[in-house]
Amino acid sequence: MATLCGVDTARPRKPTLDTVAGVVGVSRATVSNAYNRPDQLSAALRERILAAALELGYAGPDPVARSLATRSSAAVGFMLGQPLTAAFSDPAVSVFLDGLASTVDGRDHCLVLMPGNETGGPRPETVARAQADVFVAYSLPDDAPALAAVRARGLPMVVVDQPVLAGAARVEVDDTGGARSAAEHLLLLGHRHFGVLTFALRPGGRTGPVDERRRTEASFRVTRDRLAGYLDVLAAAGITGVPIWEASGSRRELGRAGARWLLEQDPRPTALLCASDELAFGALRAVRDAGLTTPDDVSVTGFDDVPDAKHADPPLTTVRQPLAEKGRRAGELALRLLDGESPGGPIRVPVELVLRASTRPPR
Amino acid sequence: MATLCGVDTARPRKPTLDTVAGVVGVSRATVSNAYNRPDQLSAALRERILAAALELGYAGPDPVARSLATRSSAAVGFMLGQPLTAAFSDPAVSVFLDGLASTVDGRDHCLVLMPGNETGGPRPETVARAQADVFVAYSLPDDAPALAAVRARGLPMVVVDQPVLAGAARVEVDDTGGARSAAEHLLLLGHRHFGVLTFALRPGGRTGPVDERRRTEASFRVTRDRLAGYLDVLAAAGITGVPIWEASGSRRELGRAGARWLLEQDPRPTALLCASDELAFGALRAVRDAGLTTPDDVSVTGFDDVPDAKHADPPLTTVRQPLAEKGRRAGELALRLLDGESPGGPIRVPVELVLRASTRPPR
DNA sequence: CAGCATGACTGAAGCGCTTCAGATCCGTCC
DNA sequence: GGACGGATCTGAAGCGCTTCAGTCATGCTG
Repeated sequence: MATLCGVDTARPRKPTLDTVAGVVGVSRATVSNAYNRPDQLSAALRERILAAALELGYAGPDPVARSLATRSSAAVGFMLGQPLTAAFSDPAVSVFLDGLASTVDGRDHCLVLMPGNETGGPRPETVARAQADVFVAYSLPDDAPALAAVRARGLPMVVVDQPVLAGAARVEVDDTGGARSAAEHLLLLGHRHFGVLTFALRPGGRTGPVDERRRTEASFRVTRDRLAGYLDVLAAAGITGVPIWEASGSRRELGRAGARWLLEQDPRPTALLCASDELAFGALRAVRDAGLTTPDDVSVTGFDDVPDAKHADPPLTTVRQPLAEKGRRAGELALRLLDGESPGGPIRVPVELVLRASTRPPR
Repeated sequence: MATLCGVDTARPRKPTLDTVAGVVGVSRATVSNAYNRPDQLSAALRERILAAALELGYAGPDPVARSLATRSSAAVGFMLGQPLTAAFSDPAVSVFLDGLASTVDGRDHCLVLMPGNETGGPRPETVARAQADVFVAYSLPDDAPALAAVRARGLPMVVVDQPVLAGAARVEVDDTGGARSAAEHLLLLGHRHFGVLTFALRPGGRTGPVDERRRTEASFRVTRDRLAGYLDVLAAAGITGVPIWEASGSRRELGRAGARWLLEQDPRPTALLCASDELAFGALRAVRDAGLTTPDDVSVTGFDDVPDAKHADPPLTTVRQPLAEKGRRAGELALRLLDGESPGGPIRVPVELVLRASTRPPR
């Protein structure tokens, strides 16, 4: 705001707590208290200190030094099993992240994003150097090196959409159950010919049909569980050999391409079970591309119930999971862990089949 | 990996550099060198040190202490003028962010996300406490408090899609020019009746028609410029009184609602100029909702050329800006600033009108 | 008026690491 | 054989802040 003395050129270096203390003529501890514990000094003195700070261009205690002294960096690290683009363009992730970020921001904490790579997750070195005091892992592959890196640092962690990990807090959704309910719904409607459209089973960006082995050895728990949910129910009804297409990510375009392949199978499926709404949107499109209609010719179900699902054409039957709440829960859990509280048992958010217009009995 | 002595219960506290130094019998400086300057000690000794560290469960130098000593936190802060959800679900932002994040990660830096709020941008206190040594501001309102907060800390900054800010590096795109080219294209096609669909002019989430005053006083530079580009060209052709609808964000659903209103105007527009592709997607949908077709009844243009644009139905005529490149450039600039290099002049990435099937002469 | 609680402020010990000017040792070179 | 140089390793001075046990008045109680 104000310049100290007109000449600004040779300001020797950034002012510190000591600078301010020196100018005001108080101890460093007092200046610190002016910022962190206003009740520890008289209001008048505090005013003087703050005024001097402004005059000197002191922007408040240095966050890094503060972190070192308090042993807390007021940040939560976020690790994702996919490249960031995917993260951002996938509503399931972005809505989650928003819930997480706002929870965390309410406590004046920042979110530190660590880009994932091909191995699915941030590099261990990145994790080792990240300034955060708790980590949230979102859908990393089961064997992600980043997980070990967090453990090595001895920092608390909450895992989301991932297998149980000793010592980590956890928020989870019943992916298997949700998937089962979608498959059961379709079965009840009378469908006998299915196609399954899924996103990545492992890091690496493969696209194509999925065989039994790849399916059961998938390293993304979510994918594995949703697929299992679909297929188990179908198998129980005597339906096997269901064609499965793996898209490398949860994106409309990839879903469209996958659904195209599924619709070319013989017999042509009358119902498409998709592992996410985004994929389902692509499937809807592919059905139209093929000159067919949903739900008359082909029923389609999604998973997530992202905001667009109810506005799709036709509105999508899908399995709802409360994404924002999931983010908030994860954030709260992270904050509790920070306070040294025990995380308690895993938090389970509910899933629910939402019936809309994209499904109906086969012709 | 290994436990020190079977009994793990009473490990007094986390090991530090000193712990390792003590065990190996070398000085602290040497252990530090083992991690940061392998050439400063013999390979054999380094091995011994690393082995001991592993044995002790030492995960490497503490990032915070390291930052304090080196006066660098190896992180770049990212500030956004909207709530995070918007950020994540808007491909224009997410693709940018991906470019930014990967650049930054290449240098072992993290990305610190600072959620924006209603005032458009992170709270100043959040900025004051964020551990980053350079900030990237993306489309904040011109008067965002966060900008002043960065300045107060004396940290370098790169601004994107924002007005010139003394001392800040800058990457920009010619929003006005891009918008002009879209309007000119439509004019050339013979259109005379237009509607304009825009995202927020100011923070706060308003939705509705826009009058002249609100338009010219917009605090988001991007919005202001794109609108100005559209309207100036039209005005020069003698077309005034063009209806404008402001959506609170750049989302399909909001675009759909806005376009509905625009299509109800009299005379009904034969062309819709949208400030983003996402809004344009919504407009495409609204045209269909109204029982009309694009481009036969109504032409639609977007802005950005996000990946979905070419797959839209019909493929969208739009103004392309290289989003990922923008992110990368911003990242490189930030990194240069970190190295103390001068940022050089503003980086300007090109825009280009991409003609596709959503525009044609009016009937 | 002694005794004591209270409020306001200070001193100094860290927090865990980096870095740079040496100290040491040893093989070389002339 | 003594000076020199390179390779290794060490000591100690910070980096900027928090915090806790005090110190010192001051006002209040009985």
